[in-house]
Amino acid sequence: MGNRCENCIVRQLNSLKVLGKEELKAISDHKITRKFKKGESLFSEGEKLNGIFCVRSGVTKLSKISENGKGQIVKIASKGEMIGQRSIISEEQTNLSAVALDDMEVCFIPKEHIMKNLSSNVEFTKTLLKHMANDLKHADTLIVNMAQKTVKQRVAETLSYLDTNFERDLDGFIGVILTREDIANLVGTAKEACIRTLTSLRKDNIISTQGKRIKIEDKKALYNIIQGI
Amino acid sequence: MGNRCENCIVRQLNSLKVLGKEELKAISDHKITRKFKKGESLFSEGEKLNGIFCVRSGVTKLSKISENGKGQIVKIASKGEMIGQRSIISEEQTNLSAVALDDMEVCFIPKEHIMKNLSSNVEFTKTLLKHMANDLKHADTLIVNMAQKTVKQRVAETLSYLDTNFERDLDGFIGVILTREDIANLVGTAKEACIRTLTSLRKDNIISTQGKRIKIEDKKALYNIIQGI
DNA sequence: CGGTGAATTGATCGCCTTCAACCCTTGTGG
DNA sequence: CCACAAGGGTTGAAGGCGATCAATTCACCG
Repeated sequence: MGNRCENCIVRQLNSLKVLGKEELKAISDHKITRKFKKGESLFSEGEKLNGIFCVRSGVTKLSKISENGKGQIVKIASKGEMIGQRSIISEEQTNLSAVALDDMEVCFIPKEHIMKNLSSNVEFTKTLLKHMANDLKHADTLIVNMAQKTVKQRVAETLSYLDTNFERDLDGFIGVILTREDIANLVGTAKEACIRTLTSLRKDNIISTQGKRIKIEDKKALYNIIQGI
Repeated sequence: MGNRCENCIVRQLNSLKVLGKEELKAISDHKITRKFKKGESLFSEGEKLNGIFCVRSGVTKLSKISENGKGQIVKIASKGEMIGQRSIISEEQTNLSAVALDDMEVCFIPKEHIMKNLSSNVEFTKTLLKHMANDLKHADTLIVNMAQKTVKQRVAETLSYLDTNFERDLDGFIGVILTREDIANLVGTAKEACIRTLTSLRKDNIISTQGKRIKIEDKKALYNIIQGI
């Protein structure tokens, strides 16, 4: 392995950054680095996790399947984000599934080492708490959007979210590559409705596309759509 | 006044239960007991809170107003629940509004005393974390429901939620009294659609109503509706 | 170059929103 | 005590948005 958490850059991005030298060393000694190919599942809804994942590279979607078989993507996680924390903290099975959208490299940190810090390092617990408070705020906003906004507004909102929260590639396209179906699952609509909306946005020169890649051309117009103007 | 946190029963229901004698005393000495009449606002979206509220009696709705002016109720909080924690933890303005649905009695605990325990008592922080993890799970489920279920399913789900999570009155009616509009805002639909659904449930003898009060008559049938059977 | 899966477009149907009218309850002032 | 406003509840009808099914094109991969 050789990769030490102490030297890992992604650590700067998440709750692990508040850990002390000794604590990090303990984690680093027990972590397992794993690779997932595009489309592979990190874990599935209802599974019992034995630890949490820290994303080193690549992107994953966290989704939930409802009775009718359709999936709803609740969050996209990329470099530096930790996933699985919620179920470890609640000490229950996961309520979400995670699937790699890219080839990914993740570090698996066994539960015990998280729990230990959870009980001994207030700063760590506090940081986790803040992260979760933020996730919750985001979730609340999403609930309102789902309930009250049109598909067009939600598509616009989703594109804006992807554009601002994930790195863009050299040509200015959104860096996360999603199928139209994934976008639909993120928006919470049918694939066709999502496609039709993208087509109309393209016609109005608000976005441009190239295969699956999407680039936002007119950010202002996009905001107006989100606001329902 | 005169009421000491140490002796307060509602404390058993929330995160404060893990605090030690001294810590509780400090909080009790600085808390302010306030009353709100039905319809009064505890705080509004965007406001900066200086502490958190602990509900002693009564019920409150936590909602969010979207640009189009319609409200979405995200959570109903009753005896023993603490509200405002999220924004205190994130150290930012609230993302929700709280309005009393009943006459209420709440204790206001100044921020400093929460923050102090957050930094010194890991157990307290951990308990808060667990509560928030639970809220987050609940929110994720709600997102999926909003996105994928019909109004009828959501109404059924909401009724089931209210019935199981809040005390029933002597006649077996759901103890929380909501206007039809509030229920609609909880379900995420228009008032009329909500009413029509309730009417149809009444016709099928799945629920009965008496003024605003609602009683669930056939729990099994309700579950079937939720499942989409 | 065929084949497989994704993207796109068309057409239909039904749920839900919206507007409008009316009823019912509650509370308030004369 | 009554009348009347005021707000919530209920029902009707019209119209649109989005889901669904079907057919076609497109892109990529062996």
